[in-house]
Amino acid sequence: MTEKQALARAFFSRETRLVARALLGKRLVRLEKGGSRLAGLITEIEAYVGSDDLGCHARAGRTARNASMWGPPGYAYVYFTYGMHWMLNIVTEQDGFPAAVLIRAIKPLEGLEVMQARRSGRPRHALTDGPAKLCQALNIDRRMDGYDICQTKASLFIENEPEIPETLVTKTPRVGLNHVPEPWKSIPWRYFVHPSKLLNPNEEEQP
DNA sequence: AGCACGATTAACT
DNA sequence: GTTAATCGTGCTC
Repeated sequence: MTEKQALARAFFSRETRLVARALLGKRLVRLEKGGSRLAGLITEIEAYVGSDDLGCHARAGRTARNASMWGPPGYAYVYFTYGMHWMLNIVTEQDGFPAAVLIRAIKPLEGLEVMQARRSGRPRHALTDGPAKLCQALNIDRRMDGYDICQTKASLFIENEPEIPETLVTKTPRVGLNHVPEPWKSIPWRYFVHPSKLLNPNEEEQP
């Protein structure tokens, strides 16, 4: 198997919607103590752009919670919500500008047994098909907030994969912003590709 | 110190 | 389709 290249900081320093679109199909990788490698291809992602974006946590200014989003690109912004769930974002654009992409779903390919153990034995299709689900499966919580996913020997990073053709990409309004005013509520900054459309030639669990 | 709420999920009718 | 779960966070007093 050829070694894939981890995405460098320059990838994330670009405009947030461009980064979100470009991350579709890329491989989110989690390395754990003990050597297990968990990974999947990104199938759903949203852009949150600046304090003018009233759907973005940065709308109320910089706080202890959202501080990571104001930092340099290529770092994780992980936050807690609904009293029980963690969400994984990757910070985008330049240092000082608050923006990030929320990873909402991946197609699980590596480390399925570990993910299943963390997800109460749920079937493969339900392991990582939601933003809190993938954090649970990949053991991501507040310890990963502010983590540099571009550093060498990172335990959380994103590997390059072939670009997804535009014809396979669906754009919709972002999910869960029901009390956010227009135009932010309906602006189509969610990017989605159906998992079955992603090429993965029978790739399975590590041998 | 108290309180309303949330970029969700799972279970239920 | 509806709703309970569950608590860190940010805001007000």
